[in-house]
Amino acid sequence: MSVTLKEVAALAGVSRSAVSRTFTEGASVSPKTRSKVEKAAAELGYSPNALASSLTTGRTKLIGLISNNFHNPIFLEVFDQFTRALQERGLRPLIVNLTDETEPTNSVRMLRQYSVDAAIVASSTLPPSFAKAFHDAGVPVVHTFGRSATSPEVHVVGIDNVECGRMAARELSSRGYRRIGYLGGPKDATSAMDRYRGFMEEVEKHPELEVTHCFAGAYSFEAGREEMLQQLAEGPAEGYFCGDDILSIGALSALSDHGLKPGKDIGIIGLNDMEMSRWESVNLTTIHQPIKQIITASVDLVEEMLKDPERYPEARIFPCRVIERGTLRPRP
Amino acid sequence: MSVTLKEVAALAGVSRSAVSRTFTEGASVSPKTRSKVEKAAAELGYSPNALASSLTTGRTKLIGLISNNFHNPIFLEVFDQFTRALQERGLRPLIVNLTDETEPTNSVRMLRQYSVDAAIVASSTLPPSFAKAFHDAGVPVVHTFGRSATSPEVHVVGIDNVECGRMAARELSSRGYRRIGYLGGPKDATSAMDRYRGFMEEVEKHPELEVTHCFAGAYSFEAGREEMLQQLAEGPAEGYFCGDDILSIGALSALSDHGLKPGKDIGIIGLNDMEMSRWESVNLTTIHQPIKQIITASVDLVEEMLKDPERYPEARIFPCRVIERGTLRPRP
DNA sequence: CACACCCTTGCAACCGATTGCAAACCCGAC
DNA sequence: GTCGGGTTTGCAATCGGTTGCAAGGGTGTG
Repeated sequence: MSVTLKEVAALAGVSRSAVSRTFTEGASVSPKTRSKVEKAAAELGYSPNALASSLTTGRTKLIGLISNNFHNPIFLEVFDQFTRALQERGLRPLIVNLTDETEPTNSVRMLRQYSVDAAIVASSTLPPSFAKAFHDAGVPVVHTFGRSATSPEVHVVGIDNVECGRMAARELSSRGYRRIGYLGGPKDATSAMDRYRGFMEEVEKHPELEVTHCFAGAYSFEAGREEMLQQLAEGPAEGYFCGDDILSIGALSALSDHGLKPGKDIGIIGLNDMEMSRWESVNLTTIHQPIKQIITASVDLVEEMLKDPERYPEARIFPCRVIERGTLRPRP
Repeated sequence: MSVTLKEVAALAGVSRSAVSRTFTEGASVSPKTRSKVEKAAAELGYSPNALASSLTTGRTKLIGLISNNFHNPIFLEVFDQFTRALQERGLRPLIVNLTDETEPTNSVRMLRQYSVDAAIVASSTLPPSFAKAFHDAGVPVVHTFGRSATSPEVHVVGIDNVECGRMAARELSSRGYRRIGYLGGPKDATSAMDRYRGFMEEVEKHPELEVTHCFAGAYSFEAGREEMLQQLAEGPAEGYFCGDDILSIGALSALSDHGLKPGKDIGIIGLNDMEMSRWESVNLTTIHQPIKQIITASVDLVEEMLKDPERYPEARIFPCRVIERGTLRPRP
């Protein structure tokens, strides 16, 4: 079916090596043969078989992109950015949808079968050990949105979730909320726990604050809504830090059920600043997570690992900031 | 780095062929050698290199998944379903993000370089000619969400957009809306045009109807909002068929700006029935598109093409139905 | 016990490329 | 015209597998 090196060589009247060399950067070919080859290649519509060459070069330019988060709208943005960033650098994303699994074994095996050059684990709900499994199998890996502190074996890119927790608590407190709550993501997500920890740390510095907390079953609209309905039934706090924008939006929906106005009756601050949070009907006050920078840094790191697979692991942590919109009462 | 056939053969004390055969379905190996090989393989942690074997077999199990729609939340569901459906059948999605491009040339070349077994073009905003480019390059292709009528050269899976247009018009008319409008997707999307055509066809059967139409710049929240604001400025119709749920949600946002209640002051019916449309705060009346069936059928078709690449092209069209929620006035 | 037959096995060629090495070439200088 | 230098080129081995073919081994039958 497809045209091979050999046919091009035959047509151009040169050896196969010559053809190979015209298609590899920096190989020595005379302008004359190069043009002969290029002409023949164009005529036959030849383009080199990336997989065959990967056999000898050991590079496939395939990057495994692993996630379990196909229900949070923020991940559309994440996939968009990742696929574009990889493409721009000539890398190809090979997607693994982990939704039904929590074990790394299968994905590791599969990605090794396809000889991916590296893997990106894009999830804050997977433990550091998950990413480490790739590392242990000899697959360079970066854990995007991962927890940095306890996983020095793997590159991590993301935010300081503990600091975000503190930031949220400070924000609520500075606006005069006294009874505040944390409505976090799933308990087994490092992001949910770290944000919780930071939140509590800050609370302890303010003896006037009263605090409650709960954890949703997932980073999803339904889970956020559910949890807030529960809170409302039990008697809610005055202001909440929801561990994620989609949880916040679920919570807002619960408030609206009860005829409560966010920002007036009850305060909500989210985290992510996803596209939807800017919609007029949502208008969510939230902590901005610099997705674009995080993803660019992740792909940068991938590229650097391609050059030096033994690269010493590193954490790249980006600062977040509060985006003021309409779901918290104004500062006094 | 990784373990090869040869090493396993050496350890097991058999030939390379024997090892290869134990790992290929239906090859003749005695139970005795099989177990020797399996033991050796387990000991070394061997798993076969999929790319190397693709060289001789001509099969990579790689499927190109091409889309340009990374801003419509419905695509999270689409990606989720696609990646899972492919995985379940042992196929691997290789993603192409087309956002910055409309030309097939690059993606075709790239996917051929990686010897994908087939490609799925998942977009209603790409022309049939786009999918055809893959076909012409010898890559089996199915166009999901494509237009069936005029592209007999390529497999198409989706819905009857013309019929959906009619259905929407009927729905509006049957609820007593007299001045109705079509707020469609981008003019160059076949889906937008087909829905328009059906809408108008139906309108012509009802002389009492007055109709307006407009096309948004994209299938996006902002575009929908924008277009509806425009409509409101010019004097709106009583009920609208928005060509897509995300356009509808944008339009709802515009209504809310003007203090208008959907379903009371102005009717809106969307198309897709995406997760978000079920949210209490959205509660969008819409035409359900059976995404899951469409995607399963697409992957079925891919599998069948793997068996018979010359398979005669076929359109698989799924019926849609109206889901009644809160954004149209009740039937009289 | 001999024979025929089928199942296993290893050899070796091949898939489509890359690359070290040595031979061939080109050019200018002497 | 010859020689020395660097550049271009082709040969052949290699990457990690698969597979047609023929030889080898085992079984059952007469």
